[in-house]
Amino acid sequence: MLSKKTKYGIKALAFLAKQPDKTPVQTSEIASTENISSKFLESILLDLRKSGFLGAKKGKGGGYYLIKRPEEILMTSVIRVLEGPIAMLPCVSLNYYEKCLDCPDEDTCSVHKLMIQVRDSTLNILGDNTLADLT
Amino acid sequence: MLSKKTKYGIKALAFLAKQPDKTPVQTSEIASTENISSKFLESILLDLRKSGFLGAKKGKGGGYYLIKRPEEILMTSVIRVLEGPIAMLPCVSLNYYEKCLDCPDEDTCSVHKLMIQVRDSTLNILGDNTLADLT
DNA sequence: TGCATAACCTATTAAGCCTATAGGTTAATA
DNA sequence: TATTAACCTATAGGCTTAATAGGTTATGCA
Repeated sequence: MLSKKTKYGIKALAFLAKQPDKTPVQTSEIASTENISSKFLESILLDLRKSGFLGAKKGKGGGYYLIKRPEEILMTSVIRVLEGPIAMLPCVSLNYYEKCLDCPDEDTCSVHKLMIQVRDSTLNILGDNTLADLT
Repeated sequence: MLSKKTKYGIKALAFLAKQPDKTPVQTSEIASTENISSKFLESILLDLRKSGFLGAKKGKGGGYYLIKRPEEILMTSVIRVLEGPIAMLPCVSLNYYEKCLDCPDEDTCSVHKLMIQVRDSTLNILGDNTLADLT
């Protein structure tokens, strides 16, 4: 299950993608329209800015804005930044790989192959969708 | 990410599926071969017995055994019992549905449709695999 | 009958994470 | 210079996970 952080983050990005122009939108505006705790969203948007998804402008008329075009932002990269691994097990994660302590050999592990299949099918979908596809 | 409980549970079921006959296998034997804490596994196997996957026999020569044939046990049902929802969000879960508090309307939610796609592709894979496929 | 065995059951723990809040600092605008 | 809104740090409460402890019940066997 995705954390609320991830869900909120995606919704905020989708909100920004829907904006007609690139003028900054304030945290509070996104928070109120999307029913998210303003302070919580603040930390999420900060994360997204540090990860290179968003730009920010301080002071009056400030806020956050998308740096790239929505069609260029893959959902895989969004989720990886907000949530972490997409795979169901660390031992099949491409970006957050970790060896299983209980598994002497991954090739003979009964769960391994199945989880690779699940990972790949999920990756196919998330890699085919961008922010522009979230209408 | 799947919990260790789920992972251990699957490995234990796969272990039992590999047994040539239906004679009971003790918790301790599964635990040591699969490198799982014996006590922890005990509670997992108890769960699986109560869910109807396993039968148990007490006393000497006792242990757990599969009730159904491995080919009859879908991975979807295993994961739903051990982990809970398969979907990435409660609002797209078939078996553990929950309405999102922040969403006034699911049809207009930006994340909803994407997560349904992910759910369905995952379900396709897990529904096509049974315990017998975990070699 | 009595002992050994292994499942069964309840409770509890320690650690870690998630969600959210509080309060102050910095930079930009008017 | 005042206002605004992002930026930063810390922290708290609640929940979940993973695991442990210790005792109870039922079964097989001598």
